[in-house]
Amino acid sequence: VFNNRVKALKKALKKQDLRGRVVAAARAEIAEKGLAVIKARDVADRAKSALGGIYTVFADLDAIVLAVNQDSLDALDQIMTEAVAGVDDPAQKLAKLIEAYLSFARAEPFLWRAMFEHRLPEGVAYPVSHYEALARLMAHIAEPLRDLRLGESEAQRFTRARTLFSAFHGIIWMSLDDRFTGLSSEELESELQMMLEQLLRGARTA
Amino acid sequence: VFNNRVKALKKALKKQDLRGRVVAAARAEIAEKGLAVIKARDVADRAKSALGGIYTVFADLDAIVLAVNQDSLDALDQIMTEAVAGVDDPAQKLAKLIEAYLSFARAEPFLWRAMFEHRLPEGVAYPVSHYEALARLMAHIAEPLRDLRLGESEAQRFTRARTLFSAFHGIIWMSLDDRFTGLSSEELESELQMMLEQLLRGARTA
DNA sequence: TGTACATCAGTGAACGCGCGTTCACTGATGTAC
DNA sequence: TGTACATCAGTGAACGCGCGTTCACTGATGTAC
Repeated sequence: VFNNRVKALKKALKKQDLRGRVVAAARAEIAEKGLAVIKARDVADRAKSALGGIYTVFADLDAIVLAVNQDSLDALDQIMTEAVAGVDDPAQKLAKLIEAYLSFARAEPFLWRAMFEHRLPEGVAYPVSHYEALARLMAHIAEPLRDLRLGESEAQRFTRARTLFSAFHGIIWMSLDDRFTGLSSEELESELQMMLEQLLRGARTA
Repeated sequence: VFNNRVKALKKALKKQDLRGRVVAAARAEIAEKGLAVIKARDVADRAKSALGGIYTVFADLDAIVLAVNQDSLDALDQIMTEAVAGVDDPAQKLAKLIEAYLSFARAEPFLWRAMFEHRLPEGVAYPVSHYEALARLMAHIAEPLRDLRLGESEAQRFTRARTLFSAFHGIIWMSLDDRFTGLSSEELESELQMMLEQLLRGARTA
C-alpha cells in the first residue's frame, strides 16, 4: 500500500512545523531584544519546544539566525520590489528604494541590524542563498542606474549600486548609534534626500 | 619633610606605568585579533601583570576597551589634522580627509572596527571625552564645508559633516565585509573619489 | 646604617554564572499479526 | 478491532567550558626608632 507515503509525509510536515515555529520564535526574540542577547533557551521556550528539540531541526544556533536573516533579506526584496512598482522615472525609483529601506530599518530595527551584525565563526562560509539574496537587493538599485546611464557595463553598475547602497546604509546606520545622537527623524530624511539629489545632479552634469 | 611627596609621586608613577602597559596590551590584542575575542587574561599576560592586577587600574574590561578606543579617536584626529595641513582648496581637503580615513582603516582594521563595534551594557553612557573626540573628527569635515558654502549655520554644517562621514564610512565598512566581496583596492578608491566628485558637483550647481 | 613593624599594590587560585550542546531516556506513533 | 512490540522525534537534566571578576594572601616598599 501507499500508506507508507502518507506516514512519511505526515512526519515531514510535523518536522516542518517545528522548524517553522523555531524560526518564528527566533525572529520574535531578535526583533524584541536584538541579536546580541539571543539564547537557545529563549528560542526553544517561545517555540514551545524542549531545548534539545531545536537541535533536531537545526545544526546550531547560528543556523537559526541565518534562517531569520535570510527571511529578512527576502522581506526586504519584497518591500523594494513593491516600492518601485508603477514608478517610471529612474531617479524617482532610487528615492523610493531608499525610502523603502529606511522604512524597513525603522519598522524592524533589530531584525535589520541583525543582518549586518551577525558573524559566522572564523572560516565558516555563508550559504550561497545569502549571497544571492544580497545580489537581488543590489539589482534593484542597479536597474535605475542603467536608465540613468550611470555605469557602462553591468558589472560597473553593480559596483556603483553597492557603493550607493553602502553610503545610504551608512547614513541610516549611524543615525541610530547612541554616540551620534541629535539627528531627528525629519533631518535624517532630508539628509538622505539631499544626498541623492546632489549625487544625481553631479552625475548628470559630469 | 617633603619626602612623603616623593614617595607618593613614585607610587603614582608606578600605577601609571601599569595602566599604560594594560592599555598598550589591550590595543595590541585588539589590533591583532579583533575586539570580539579580547580576553582579560590575554591582556593581563601581555601587560606582564597578574589577572587581578588589571582591576587595580581599571574598573572592568569595558573601561580598558574604552581607553583603547579613545586613543584610536585621538590618533584619527591627528592623522586628519596632518592630512589637511597646507591644503587650501576645500574640495581637496575633503578628498584628503577621506584618504586619511581610509588609510587608518587599512593600517589598523581591527582598531578601526573596534571603535564602532564596541557597545557598553544597556543603560551605561559613554564618557564625555568620547563625544568630544567624535565632535573633533566631525569638525575636520565641517570646516571645508564652510568654505564651500554648504550649509548656512554651524549646526547645519555639522549635520552635513556627519552625513558625509557616515556615507563614506559606510562605503569603506562594507568593502571589507566578507558578504560583499569583489571590490578591489583600486575600485574602492575610485568609487570614493567619484562619490565625492559627484556630490561636490551636485552641490555646486544646486 | 640596622632592625622590627606596617602598609598595600599586585598576585593568582577560586568563584560563579551563563549558555550552547549533548545524550540517555520516554511516550506517542506506527507496524505486525 | 485488539494486543504486543518497534521506532524515533522530542525531552530536559546534565555536561563542559569559557571567562569576567573577586578576595585572601604576600612580598616589596616604606616608616619608626
